[in-house]
Amino acid sequence: MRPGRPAVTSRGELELVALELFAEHGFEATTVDDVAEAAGIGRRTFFRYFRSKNDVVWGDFDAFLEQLRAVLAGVAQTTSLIEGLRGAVLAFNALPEGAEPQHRVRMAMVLHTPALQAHSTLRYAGWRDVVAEYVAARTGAKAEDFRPQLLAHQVLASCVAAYEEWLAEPHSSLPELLDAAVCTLGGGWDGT
Amino acid sequence: MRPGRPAVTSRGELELVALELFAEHGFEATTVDDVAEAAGIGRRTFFRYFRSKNDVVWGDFDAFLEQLRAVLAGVAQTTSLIEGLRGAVLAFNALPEGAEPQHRVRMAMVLHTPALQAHSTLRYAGWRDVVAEYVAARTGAKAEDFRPQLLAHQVLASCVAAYEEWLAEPHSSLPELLDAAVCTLGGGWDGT
DNA sequence: GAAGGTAACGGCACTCGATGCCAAAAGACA
DNA sequence: TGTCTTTTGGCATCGAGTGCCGTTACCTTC
Repeated sequence: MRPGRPAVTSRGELELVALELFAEHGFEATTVDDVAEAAGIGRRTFFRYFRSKNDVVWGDFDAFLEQLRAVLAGVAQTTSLIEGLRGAVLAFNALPEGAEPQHRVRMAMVLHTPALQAHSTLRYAGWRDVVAEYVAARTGAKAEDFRPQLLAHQVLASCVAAYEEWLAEPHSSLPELLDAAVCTLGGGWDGT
Repeated sequence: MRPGRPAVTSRGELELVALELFAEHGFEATTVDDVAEAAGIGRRTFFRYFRSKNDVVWGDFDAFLEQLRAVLAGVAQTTSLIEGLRGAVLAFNALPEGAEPQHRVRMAMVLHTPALQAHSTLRYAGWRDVVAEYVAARTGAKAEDFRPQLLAHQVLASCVAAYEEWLAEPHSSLPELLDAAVCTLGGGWDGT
């Protein structure tokens, strides 16, 4: 086994404890001390598991990005640029059976809490880069070039708008909204 | 004259002092105490002029939004939906002669400083609402509806992408980039 | 089973942004 | 001169985030 003192908890476990508190008392009303105490760890230790309090709600986002990158890399060349994006977006927002209520709570928190709304912007940059990379590969450009970055921004914006509509309408369908949102981009990008 | 103790400075003056310090030492390395001291006011007073340190870089954004709203409200019915947006975006990002260097510095700070990047998201919401209001009025929907919000998100995303490209390319033209960016949205929204 | 290595833990002190409270300052007006 | 009004700014406090460092706990090696 690995030497050294064993970790007293895990990122996932800590995340569970934190999200529970956030859901119960609200994100802003919950302090890091509250979370640490509830998890039975020191406040200082919390910051070894998460870089910030904001980071908790995004879970293991990097792993998610890796998956997204892999799926986009595997899109058939016969599929159109936008169609590939649409497929990837839908695939990655398809929820396991029964997971919808929790996902609603989490995303409502992310999109309706100012601190998280602001912080998410930083995460979105990573997401956009993955998309831009795909667009670049498909169009023979570099990921930092204008067109890939532009389309990445637009696709992300469409997804966020879809999520907000989904949250605002209790009986709406997330896949349908995402689909509709991304499809509006088709026109200007069909040639590419 | 108005009764009461006269204000010792003004929002605009304070903004100038702060931006100078930010430009010189960087946004993050400059503390609110630094700004207050340089402006000759108490730290507590700073927070009466600006809700947060982040707020300084956006100046009087609300006034800007009011202007944008007015311009969009005056767009001729014969102009297409997207065309109206394009015109408004270009009009409001047209810089007075010689103002480009400063604008570059300010926007680079906004878009490349994580704290400001995140904070800007909160300001963008107001901007999007103005656009959504216009789209709603033109299409007979409500501003909170899906389509107006979606288009608002997409237009904003396009503008941000254009700004980023502008900052990355020292000799690029902001109007041209904004124009190109917004135009890519035309396709999917031509019918509306 | 004692010694040493190693990695996580967590307390402490500190910085910085942000806010509430309140007394002092400073000008207007009667 | 006294009162009213408004800004000011010091003080205390909170909460997020970080550096430092001794402690804890488990491993391996002798």
